[in-house]
Parts: sequence; C-alpha cells; structure tokens
Amino acid sequence: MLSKLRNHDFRITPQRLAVLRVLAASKEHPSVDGIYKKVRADFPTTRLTTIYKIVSLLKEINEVVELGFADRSNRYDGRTLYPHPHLVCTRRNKIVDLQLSRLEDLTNAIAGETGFEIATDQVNSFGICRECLKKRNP
Amino acid sequence: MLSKLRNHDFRITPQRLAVLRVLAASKEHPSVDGIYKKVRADFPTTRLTTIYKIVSLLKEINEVVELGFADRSNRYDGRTLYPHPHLVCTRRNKIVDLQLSRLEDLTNAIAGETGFEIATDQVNSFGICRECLKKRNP
DNA sequence: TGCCAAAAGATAATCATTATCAAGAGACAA
DNA sequence: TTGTCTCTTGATAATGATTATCTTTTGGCA
Repeated sequence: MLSKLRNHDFRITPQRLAVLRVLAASKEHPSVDGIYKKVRADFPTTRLTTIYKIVSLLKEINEVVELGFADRSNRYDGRTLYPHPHLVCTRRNKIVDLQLSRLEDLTNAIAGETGFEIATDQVNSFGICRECLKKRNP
Repeated sequence: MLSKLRNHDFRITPQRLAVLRVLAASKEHPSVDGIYKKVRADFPTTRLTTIYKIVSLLKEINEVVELGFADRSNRYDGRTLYPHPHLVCTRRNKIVDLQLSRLEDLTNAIAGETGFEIATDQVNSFGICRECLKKRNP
C-alpha cells in the first residue's frame, strides 16, 4: 500500500504510515477524527489538520473510499477500495460492509438505460441490525 | 401537502407555503440555500435560518427527502417522497431522479441476507451524463 | 378584537473542513 | 555521513454550513 505512495512521488513519513496502519486495521470505517485519535496514541504530536491532508491525499490516489452521509459525518474505508454497499445501523451507529454482486448489475443497468458514464456509486441502507433487533425483542 | 402540516398542528405561514411551493416546483433537488434564494424572490425579509427550520420540520414529517453527499452539500427532494436512486452528473453538478424497480429487489435482498430492518436507502451514482459526454466527444 | 403559544427574525455559537505560512524532516547526491 | 532542497508537518486562522438562543412578530382561535 505504501508502494502506491512511492509511485506517486509522495514521501513516506511516520504520520502517513500511521494513518495507513490505522486504515488497514479498521473494519469500522473511521471518521477523520477517529483516525486522528488512534494515530495520536502512537504520535501524540500529530495534529488533526495533518490527518485531513493525509486522508485527502489517499482519496486522490484511490487508497481510501469516502463515505458521505447527510449529517456530514464522513467516514473512510481503506480496506475495500472499490465502491460497495454499506449497512448503517442507526442505533449503534455502526457501518458494515456488504458484498453484493447485484450492485454491479444495478450499475450496469443504470448506465445502459441512461447513457451515464458512471464513475462511482454510493449505496447505503439505513436501519437496525440483527443484534440490536434481538436486544429490543428478546 | 399542507394538509400534512395541519395534521401535525403546525401553523400555516407564508414562509412555509413559499418553501412548499418551491419544493413542489423544483425538479433539480435544491439545496437549503437554493430554496432560500427562491423564497426571497417573493418574501425578501425571510432569513436563511428560517428556511433551515422549515426544511428540518418537513424532514421530520417526511414531506421532504434529504440527499447527503460527501462534500456536505445536502440537497432536498420534495417531489418523490420515498427513497429512490439518483444520478449525479459531476460535471454540471446536476442531479437526476431515477425510477428503478430493481432498487426494491435490492433492498429486499439485503434485508433477507443480513437480518437488517431497513428503514431507508441511499443509492447514488456519480458520473457524467449523456449530454456532457456528447459535448466532450462531438 | 385580543390573547397566547408558536414561528420568524436577528444574532451568535458550533463544528467540520480548508487555507496559510513558518519550522521541520524525507530523500537523494556528493 | 552530511548538506541541501523541496515536500510535509504543525500551528493558527479562516471559512462555510448548520444549529442555538433570544426577542419580536403573527397565525389561529375564543
């Protein structure tokens, strides 16, 4: 993953490595602030503004996928680098990845019907996950 | 549409009527600021903060659907009051509605496979629309 | 017509994100 | 290994959308 940084003539810094490490280890789609808090555990001098710059950089070279929501709580996925559906549990505020081949079919159908050249997709479902449903209805 | 306002014991004000009128007439999914500018044409004393309150109210009673994007440019749809896919042309920054029965199938499939109780969906595709493609490749 | 709760207006605060610029540090050459 | 140069970080301020607070106004009903 840092080979991509090298290829683009970006310098390898401890902060960038730390962000990459956090992203690679985070299944929960952290926010910029979430990444920041984890990076600070190892590098207490790091500033939030630096995390923003690194994330923005990774976005540019497609090493991270940005998930945007209406409440402007952007989250980042550094593990699955192509568009894929997400399930958002609104009770726990948890985001789960979803592998769904049908998404590709859907995208192709949309492109075919409309003549759109589709660059990326955003497919999110909001609701309550199985675990939370169980807790409510024992 | 204002019957819904009455049902909820909300007062009918000129500003609310104006916002409803703008939403009903707008196919282009305006932002809060866009609504504001149009309302001001008729009611120059209206403030942006008022539009925010009205839109937030309409969101609560499901008279408007909020479309959230990663660049936190929220847009509002007052014409199609159930979740539906959108096509975003990133060149013109235009948003087009999409009628697609497959979306319901997709939602049902997701719910079935994961045990999620899905409340709402967000399906957006980003790319370049047919018209813009034509302009680029004459 | 008058009352009163609700809504609009005015203003300030908040919060995520971006911009600016000086200080610090990768990476490469000598 | 050191020096240098440019890119990156850190520190700080600015921006822009949204929300909160409080006062004034007004819709709806007696």
